[in-house]
Amino acid sequence: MCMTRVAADKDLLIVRVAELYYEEGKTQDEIGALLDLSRFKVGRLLAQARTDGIVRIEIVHPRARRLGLERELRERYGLAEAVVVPASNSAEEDLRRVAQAAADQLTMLRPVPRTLAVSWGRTLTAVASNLDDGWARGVTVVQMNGGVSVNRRPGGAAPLATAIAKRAAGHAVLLPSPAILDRLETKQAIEADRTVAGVLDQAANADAYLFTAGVCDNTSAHVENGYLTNDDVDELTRRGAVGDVLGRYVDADGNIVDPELDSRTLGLGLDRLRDADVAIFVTAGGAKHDIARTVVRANLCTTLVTDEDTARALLEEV
Amino acid sequence: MCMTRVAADKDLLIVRVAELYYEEGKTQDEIGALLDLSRFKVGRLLAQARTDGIVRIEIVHPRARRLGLERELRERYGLAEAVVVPASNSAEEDLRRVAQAAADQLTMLRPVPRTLAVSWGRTLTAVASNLDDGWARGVTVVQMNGGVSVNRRPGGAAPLATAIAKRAAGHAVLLPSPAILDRLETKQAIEADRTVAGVLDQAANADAYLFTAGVCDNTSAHVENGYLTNDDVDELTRRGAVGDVLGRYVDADGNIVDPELDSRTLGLGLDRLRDADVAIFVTAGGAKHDIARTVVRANLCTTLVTDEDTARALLEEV
DNA sequence: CCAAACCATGCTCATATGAGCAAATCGCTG
DNA sequence: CAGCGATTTGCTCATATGAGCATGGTTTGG
Repeated sequence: MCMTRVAADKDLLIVRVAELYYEEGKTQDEIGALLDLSRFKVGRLLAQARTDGIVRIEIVHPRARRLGLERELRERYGLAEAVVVPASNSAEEDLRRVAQAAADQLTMLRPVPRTLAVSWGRTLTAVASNLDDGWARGVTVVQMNGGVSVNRRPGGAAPLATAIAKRAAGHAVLLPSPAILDRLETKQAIEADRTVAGVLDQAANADAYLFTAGVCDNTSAHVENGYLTNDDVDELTRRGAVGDVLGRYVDADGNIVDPELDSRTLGLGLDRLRDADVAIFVTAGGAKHDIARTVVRANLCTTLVTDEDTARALLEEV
Repeated sequence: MCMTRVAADKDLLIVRVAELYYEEGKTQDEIGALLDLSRFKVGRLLAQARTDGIVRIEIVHPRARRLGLERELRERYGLAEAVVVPASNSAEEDLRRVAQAAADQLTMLRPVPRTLAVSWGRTLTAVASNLDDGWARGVTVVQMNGGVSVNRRPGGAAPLATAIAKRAAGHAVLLPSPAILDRLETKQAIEADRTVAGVLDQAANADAYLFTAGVCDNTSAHVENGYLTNDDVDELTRRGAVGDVLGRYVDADGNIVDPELDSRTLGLGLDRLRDADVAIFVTAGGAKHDIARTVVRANLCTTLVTDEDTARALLEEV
């Protein structure tokens, strides 16, 4: 009880000092004179106020970041760069912030890439819409895996690459192919096509890569577009798939789950990402925590752009 | 659009600078070097971050106060002292904080009063329970208006005064009388009693006064104890009563609403509060905003102890 | 097209602050 | 109650910071 009393008194003193300092703008000297303390004691109380969390300093802005989490992620996973945006109160806003941060990251990229290879998805579409006109000058944007729809319907792969290129006053190189083919022979035939081979070659030599990952469930765009059935997805899940990267379904360790399916998947392989100098992985939302963990653990990216909750999930446990 | 872009860029810069300064603990010099800005510009951006509210510094502690509101209240109403505690998420906690603050105020009071006159009520009971043992030495605590119950049931006037006195190693002087009498003659007879007259005299010469106010509605302790009927309360309300101070019902301007009723009310008059060197008024909760406004406007207190919401209500409009 | 007001920038200098260290005080234990 | 370790306190000094001012660029109004 006496302990409590003393602790409460100290707390009270800390609170008074903090108020005078932060709210009233008084100097530590003045506070010392006022409360009959030495200037040093005031300074120490203020330091304690911050370590105890009595004084909380927060930066409230949609473009704020969590530098502490970023550092931890870089160290934990050997990333060249990590960008973590603070959690907001809605999943949409989280996606928007992550997309904005990814767009910023792309804009700041030095050296400016001459060729940028991109995958597709809702997340990247959001990134594209947050890119400013003139974010770069004359960047060639190459699609690096098969698209969900060959036509240019908004939200698809082609308009995405086109939008990014247009805003950089560059041009898009599209991959005119589905993501997954029914038969291996078809896939090989398409790959053998001069245009397609050229696109893939350009993608394989890109200066930078920008990609997301998908979850392995039946809301996936692969199911929507008929490349996979619900049964396929269930089977993949049964075999340990946590999601897809460039259309390739992987387990928690980043291994291809179904080599046969994978052989019918058109686009760059995961090794290309692993070997890239700059591979920016963008992800947002709780559903993608597992696949995100796989991507960073398997070293598929050099840069991670995500939200606070995902970052914390990636830093959990051993 | 260009404006927006520029503004957004500036915001972004401010956010980055603020993060490096407040989260990373870098010096303004270092940040300048890092972002290629002069040290001065960094300083200015930091200043703007605070004025814009991008950097928010808050003191989170049950005993924190709102010094800004306190100053405004002092200036607006010519108070010697105002104490405002931050709003919490519950009315009970608000009351607890206000009571704690009032107890602190009483403990800090200099010179220490030899005689302290008190009224009664839920709020003051809370104050008493937040007073530390030994908050003062040998204070005489005098009851200054009639109590709701003559016996010593907890929550009543007598145990309240007794508790405050005991914790100050002093003694209580109780007023053995109801708050409001049925007939004027009875009231005059009681007042004429040697003991009662002595108590009132002591109260009138107290060094400090501690009181609350009540709302004029049928949940009042006066109704509960049968001094007033629901009809009496309705009639008082109809005539403009906003609440009671020391059992005396007043309108928004602090005038006695019903002189006849008032003449049957036993205890010090409001003028005694107005003339006091130290009159501490304690109030918490939205229901009491109106009567609180009346008390401060009518200069019935020198010190106000209340919650943030009440403070804001008192500072609203012209 | 020029002037004038305004704002942003960088400077000097006085002041506020934190790091590191020595002295003092406190609280144990024998 | 002496001795010792641990914590607290106050100091010096180097550094970080903010106020006030002069300068240069930019917008606005004649």
